[in-house]
Amino acid sequence: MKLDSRDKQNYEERAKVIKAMAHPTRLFIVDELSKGERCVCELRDMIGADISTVSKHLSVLKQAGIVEDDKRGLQVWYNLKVPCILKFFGCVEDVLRANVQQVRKVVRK
Amino acid sequence: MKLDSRDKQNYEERAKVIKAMAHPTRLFIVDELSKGERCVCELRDMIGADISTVSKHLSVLKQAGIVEDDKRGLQVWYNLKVPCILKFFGCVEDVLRANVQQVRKVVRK
DNA sequence: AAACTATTTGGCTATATTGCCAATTACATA
DNA sequence: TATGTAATTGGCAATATAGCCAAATAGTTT
Repeated sequence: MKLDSRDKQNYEERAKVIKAMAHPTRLFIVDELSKGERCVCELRDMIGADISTVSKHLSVLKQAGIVEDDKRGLQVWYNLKVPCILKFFGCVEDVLRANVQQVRKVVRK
Repeated sequence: MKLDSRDKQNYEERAKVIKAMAHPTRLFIVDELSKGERCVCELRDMIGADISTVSKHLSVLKQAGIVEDDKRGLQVWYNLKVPCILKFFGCVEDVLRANVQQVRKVVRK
């Protein structure tokens, strides 16, 4: 089956969502938000990067539709909008475990 | 909870796996391999890119531990090593559907 | 209104990714 | 051995991403 331009567009949309998850800091943010609402300054303290950096990561996740924000007073609170994204982690762990096994096998040879 | 260097390393490893999925062509490849083994030339015909480009995408997926290869004669056959990766798609579709709803809501305002 | 705080945005540099072409490698067959 | 085919690798230019600083924005408090 050949990849036509409609399929291509669909894969591009999906890739955009996955790309938003493809960064260690953003994975941490998603993990942290799974425990509950967090404001930008809380996340900045945990991550230890410039607040502008954290804000931009949050903006990437928001653009992708993974988180949503809620401004209350001076602070902006972020929430996980699509908790199913957490299922990623389970499979990613499986992949990593399989990789470790693979390395062991190669070393034994 | 502060992000220490051990956590950081863990998130980096996970991000590497997700990053390997974060490209439209590689998503297509994973989708296609979920139906069964494919050789590089088959994928090249479907994708319509230079074979070196396809080969490099496959190498990214292989490095991440998502696919495995099997050389038989002149051809190299690729297989999906971790089928759970397909679960990504369901959630990604959910995100995309939610995004469409969101756009409708905003337009209505 | 002035000063302060939380966050976002713009701009910049450094680094990573992509995709093509050309060259190389590996295997098959005449 | 010479020729051909499938795939990988190296190299390059174009583009995208990341993270910091500085500046702008939005809301709060004095």
